[in-house]
Amino acid sequence: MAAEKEQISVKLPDGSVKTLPAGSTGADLANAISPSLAKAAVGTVINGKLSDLYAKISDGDEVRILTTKDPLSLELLRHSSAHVMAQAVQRLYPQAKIAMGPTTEDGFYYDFEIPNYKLVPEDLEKIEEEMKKICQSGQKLVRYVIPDVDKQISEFKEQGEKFKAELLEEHRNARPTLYLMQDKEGKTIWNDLCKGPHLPSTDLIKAFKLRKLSGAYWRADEEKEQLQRVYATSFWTQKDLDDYLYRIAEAEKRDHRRLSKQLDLFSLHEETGPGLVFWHPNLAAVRGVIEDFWRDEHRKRNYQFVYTPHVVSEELFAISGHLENYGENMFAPMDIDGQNYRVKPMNCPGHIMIYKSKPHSYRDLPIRLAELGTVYRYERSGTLHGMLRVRAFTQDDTHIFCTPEQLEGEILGVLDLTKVLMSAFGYTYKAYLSTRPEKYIGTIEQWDKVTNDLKSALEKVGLAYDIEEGGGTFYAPKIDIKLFDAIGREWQCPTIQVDMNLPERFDITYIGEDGNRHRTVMIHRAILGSLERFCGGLIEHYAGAFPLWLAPTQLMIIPIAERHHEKAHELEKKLRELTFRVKMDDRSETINYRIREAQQDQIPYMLVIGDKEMSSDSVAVRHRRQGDLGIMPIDQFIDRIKDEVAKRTPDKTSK
RNA sequence: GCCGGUGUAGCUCAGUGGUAGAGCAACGGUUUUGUAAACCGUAGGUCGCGGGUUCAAAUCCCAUCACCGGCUCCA
Repeated sequence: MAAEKEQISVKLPDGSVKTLPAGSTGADLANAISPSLAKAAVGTVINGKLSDLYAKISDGDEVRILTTKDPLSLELLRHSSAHVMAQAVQRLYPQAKIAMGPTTEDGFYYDFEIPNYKLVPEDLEKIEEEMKKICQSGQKLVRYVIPDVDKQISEFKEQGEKFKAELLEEHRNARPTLYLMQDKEGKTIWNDLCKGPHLPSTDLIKAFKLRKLSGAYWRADEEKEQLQRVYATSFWTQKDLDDYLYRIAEAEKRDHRRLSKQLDLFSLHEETGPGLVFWHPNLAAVRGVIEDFWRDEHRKRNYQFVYTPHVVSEELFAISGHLENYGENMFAPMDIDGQNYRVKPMNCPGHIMIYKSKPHSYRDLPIRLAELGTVYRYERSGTLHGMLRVRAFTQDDTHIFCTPEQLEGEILGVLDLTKVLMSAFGYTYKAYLSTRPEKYIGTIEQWDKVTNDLKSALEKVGLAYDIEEGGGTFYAPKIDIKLFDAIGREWQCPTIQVDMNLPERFDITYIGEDGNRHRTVMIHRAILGSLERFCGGLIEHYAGAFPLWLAPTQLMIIPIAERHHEKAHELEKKLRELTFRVKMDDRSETINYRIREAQQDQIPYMLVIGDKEMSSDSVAVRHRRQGDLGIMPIDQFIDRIKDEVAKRTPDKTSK
């Protein structure tokens, strides 16, 4: 064995090389670079791996010193915060056993089993108080490689920490580590089985908030122990935490359920059953505009519209395999003349019946069948959520039947349509390509061909995508597209799947150039997805302020006094004949009051008519965001809004 | 489905064992208004539903329904 080097050299992010004594840690490196860096350092990234500040560095490592400026450092902060929380909970509830406590996208949680006690929201404050004490006491977090795993397991078992014992058993061959939390004297007061990494000390944790309680199962398995989960988050500064909480509050203000009450958009009723949406006139108007737009864009691309029954014999879903594979998500059968019928959970089998109703030549293809088809799915009661997760919804479903040679071109067409539709609503998006999973049907060659076609189409349109290896369903590779809304939240909406299953099950074919029968290729695609979900998402995206082309009421006419009513009615009639959605507020309320109300109803334009306007055939225009735009001739205003609607102009928010 | 929380007037909420309240909305009247709330008055509730405890229940207990948060992010 070669003698240990006395000096090691490490590479820094700027490319420079630093030489240090062997056995140095990230902290030593930080010290060697500059005292201010040493002070700000909270961890390291060694060869791309997030590590402790006190992790030993080896010769040739690439090392980056992590400070609180680096977003990656939040990972350390939150992971350590989770340990502080777990310790606090065990201090307050000594019978509590700890399970897992990972970080999440914007915080962390920890799962506990607390015999004979159920945490209530008031307890969160107590736990926060206890956490403050732990943080202020400046406990050290020390990595400790377990020398004798069996001994540690029995120790966990003695302490009743059965979850930790189970986890350690599982990781026994992976150099398992504990993180010890030590007081100023170096005495260990708490430990947790954890692979780390962690902050060096708890006094770095200064701003945290316990947010909510929930239930969770050990290892997410309903058969296993029910645990109590505490969700929390932490940030380096109180300001960052406050900003985060503010953003949460802002997002809550956009909640489509809340806005629905304000703007009279939709309702759900206990009497009619959960997860079933009633569209009120306002939101129905928005949906109508979207559907018209959707139809126009599909016509341009030579799609054909169809309608299929909502209730059909169960036989159809036996052939499609839905009964077998999707049965638990379907509504129960109903007996019609001794035969089981079902409400449809999907539109595809119906579209296949149309395709199958006659033989097809390759010359007929591609055939693109489109339907705004309402489907019914049984969703577990706890998962229902406003319009976003419901039990009956209308999908903008289309099925493209084509030859293998046409596949790539069809995908290109769908991606193009996606771009047109999504950009109209001001969404940006990103694609995810899901490839063959472990359990699949068909041949590897088929999968490879189809997956390559998808890939190639994505590349041709220049759409950035991530690959989700093995993420496809058993019958199809797919492209999923995630939208980013106005406040940066992600929404899964468009999806394109190339089905290897149904064409076989229904034995759909076409006659090729060679006179032989060939298997038809079938693409499922939804762009808006569920209209319920899409419209729910739009409400939040626009915070209830739909742009002019979508707004339920586009124009509100406000006559100043009774002598202006007649003129106002004339204008209302004129605008309505031009198919604008217009209302008039001729109540005997003050102008201020009526403006305020129209403004709160998010009506894009308010048209005030008084003496000045009467005499000049003009209107005083107020925009809900830009305020008073002054008086303009009526015809000029009409041109303006016609143009805005035609271009689907997003709302200017310059005020 | 499971865990925790919530359910009072159309909406937002107060009321925690002793005669159901407020603001806004609605309705009636006065006011005829120039760019985000005029004034006065009236009406509106089996306190989610069902059972129980009690002299007495919105309030305590049980059951049930609906809604809200969560149940994927791996020692």
